[in-house]
Amino acid sequence: MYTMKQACEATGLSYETLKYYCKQGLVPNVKRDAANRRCFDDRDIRWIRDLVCLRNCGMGIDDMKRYIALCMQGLESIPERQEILAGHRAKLVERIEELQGYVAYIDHKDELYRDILAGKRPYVSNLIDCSNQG
Amino acid sequence: MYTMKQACEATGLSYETLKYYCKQGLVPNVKRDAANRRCFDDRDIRWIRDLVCLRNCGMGIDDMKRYIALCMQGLESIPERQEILAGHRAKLVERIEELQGYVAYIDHKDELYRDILAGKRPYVSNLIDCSNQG
DNA sequence: CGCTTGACCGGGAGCGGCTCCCGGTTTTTA
DNA sequence: TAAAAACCGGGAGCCGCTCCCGGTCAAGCG
Repeated sequence: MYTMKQACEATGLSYETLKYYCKQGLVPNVKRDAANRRCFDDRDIRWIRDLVCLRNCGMGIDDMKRYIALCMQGLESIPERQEILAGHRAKLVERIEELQGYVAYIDHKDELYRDILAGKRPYVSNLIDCSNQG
Repeated sequence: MYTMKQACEATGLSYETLKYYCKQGLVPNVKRDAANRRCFDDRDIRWIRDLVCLRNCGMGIDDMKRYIALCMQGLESIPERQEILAGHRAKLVERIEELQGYVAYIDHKDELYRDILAGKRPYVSNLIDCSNQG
């Protein structure tokens, strides 16, 4: 049995976040002790760790609820689950490419700044001196 | 001269977002016509495009304000600007790596599901059947 | 035995960066 | 000339937390 604190340590969630997930009904049937404090068992901990995986995949709370419902239907819902995950995968890949573009932008900007400091380029005051906005 | 709508088209921002940036004081000294509607000139458009670059680099509104202030100080603030951008670059790279990990996780999960459907693995009901949870 | 400390409770407010909605004004179009 | 579109300022709502509140209970200490 785990207290809130132990469950946080075991799952990597903050106290507030775990409480929030409980409030949202993402962790069903949590037992309580005589003092109304939550008692998590190993199954709950595994469940919460799964929630963290879903969140990491980019799922929002409502999507997580839907996914959980699918999982509880059993094996037949696997294809649908695969579809959902594939959708999130695509979004992740898209986002990665976007971020890589921004890294490239910063690198370009840094080069520009270096050239200006080295006197190889005139300094044109224009906020961040974007010459590659296009 | 650009109306709000034209400025949105020219910068890729939504009407609401551009209005929000104006409200936040990120677009200084915007002119108004007789009917109190904003009139953007080319310089404003370039400025707004710069704001979009900063946002894409991962900056929050307050950081953008600070960065803008630095830019207005002129050439001498370039090293400080480079530092700030380097910090955001590092964050971007970190985030990219994180997201790549989640993609790998989904791929692993998909393989698991495929094995289950192919009968190569037993189906163990455990939310998303994580067997790779650290 | 009391007392402090600390974990915990439910409920609610705050956050950032938008996004949506409101009622009202002006401008453009048919 | 009337309807549609763009715009205005101000304010509420969104999401996924995070922080704060006043109160309860339990363990550890002297």
